[in-house]
Amino acid sequence: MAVLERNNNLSQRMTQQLGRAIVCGEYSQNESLPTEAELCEQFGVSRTAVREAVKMLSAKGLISSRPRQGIRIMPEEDWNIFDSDLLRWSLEGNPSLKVLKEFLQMRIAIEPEAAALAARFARPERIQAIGDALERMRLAAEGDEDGLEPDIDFHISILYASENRFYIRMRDFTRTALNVSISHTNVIKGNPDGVIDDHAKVYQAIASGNAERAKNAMFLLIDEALGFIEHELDRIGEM
Amino acid sequence: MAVLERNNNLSQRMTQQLGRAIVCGEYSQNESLPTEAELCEQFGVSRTAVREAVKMLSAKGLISSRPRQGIRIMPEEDWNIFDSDLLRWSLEGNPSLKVLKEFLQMRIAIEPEAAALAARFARPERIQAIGDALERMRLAAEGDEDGLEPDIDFHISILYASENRFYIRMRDFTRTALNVSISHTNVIKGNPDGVIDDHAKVYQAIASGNAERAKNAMFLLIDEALGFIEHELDRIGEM
DNA sequence: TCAAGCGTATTGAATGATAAATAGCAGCTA
DNA sequence: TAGCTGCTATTTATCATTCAATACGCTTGA
Repeated sequence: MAVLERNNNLSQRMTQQLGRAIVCGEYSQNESLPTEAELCEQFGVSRTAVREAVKMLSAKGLISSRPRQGIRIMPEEDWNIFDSDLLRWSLEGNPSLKVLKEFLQMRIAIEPEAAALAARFARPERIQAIGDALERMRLAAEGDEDGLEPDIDFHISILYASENRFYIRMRDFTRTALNVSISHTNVIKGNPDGVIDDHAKVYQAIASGNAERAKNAMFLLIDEALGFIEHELDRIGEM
Repeated sequence: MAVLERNNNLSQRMTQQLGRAIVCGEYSQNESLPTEAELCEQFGVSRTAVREAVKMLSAKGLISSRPRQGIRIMPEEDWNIFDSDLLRWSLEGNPSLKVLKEFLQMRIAIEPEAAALAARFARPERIQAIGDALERMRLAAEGDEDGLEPDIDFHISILYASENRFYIRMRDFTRTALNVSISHTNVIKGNPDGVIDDHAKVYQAIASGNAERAKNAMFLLIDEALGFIEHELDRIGEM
């Protein structure tokens, strides 16, 4: 019998267990998952709990469930991978360089444009929030502390400043991407002052309402990391 | 008692009914929704059905449900608005120009970069698919038929050609955006040949592996529509 | 060989009962 | 009065059981 974690309620834990197992590829894409009855037995819970977990995973596009056919894993391209649970589950293991590259390729589309929108449309308090995050980055660097949290806040506050709900919704994606990146990019970013300068340029461009410059500054910021990853992928010969 | 549609099974219909009601703002953000028991009565279904619907909407980030507190609507920024159900529900009414603009602002980040990635990395069969869609656009224009489907296929096949799972996942978003746009942009696109030429330029750039040109061509394509919307918003004075 | 029909496995839905969680109130203490 | 503690009622959480609907695949009959 699989062991369930202690937090949350039973059906949420079931959801996490099953969801993780699916995204980690523990079930074959082709054949069915165990039936509801079998899952009840395996996890030692009632059918209600299993069914609620199945419903939640269906809502995330991971599985489908039909009478007499059982529970099937959906094709991966149908999964709602912008769902924060899915992002977390799929990255709890060891994210490959390939996934890291895919994150950066996405960020390089979103964030420069978000910065441009921020420069054009952001309300003052949103710009203030970006500046605050930048200041906290500076303090962390001076105090030799971990600067990841302020860094994440900086990028996310720009998404908010875009004043566009779709950009704002990329919050969890960006947070996850930055959390995942840390292990890799920390290796190269031996120059915290340079990093902060690059961030400051983005902020200044946004604060002064210069959309084009904000976009370019953010592009450079991310492109540097992307270039590094692509170079590393070439070196390894993977992909 | 609310009337449920006939398709699908009961809990899915409940999910749709409730979900639609929430995104359409029929419940106040602040106060709780009716209790499970009340929802059972209102919709004339069992608690099982209500609970499964609640679980599915929780999985989409729309609501949270806790003992003694009841069912609460989550802040809008936590909704998984890239979920295709949510996109559909929120656009079934009359999409405002503002939402239309937000869609285009997002597309202008995603699609040019997707085209650039496609030019660099697409496998031959993906490029073939783009070409096929373009050809079908041409045929539709010549035959004076509805060219929306081929148009959508064109844009989506470029997402696939990016060979990046996150871009591919924007499929439903892009499809929805294009479906929504039709009512507005059809007004201006009195020049189908010009539209097809613009699309052909994107295709040619991708097929010839010119990332920069692919990106610019796609940018122009979307920027034109965005410019139109922004102009219209100015004219109306809204926003 | 094939088509129609049937049995059966599996999910869908309802019901009733009990457990667990918690918001809010009452009362107690300093 | 302020703040803490514990009680209670309300609401969701979980379970067990039952019946219904559905569709796969076997059997049967021509």
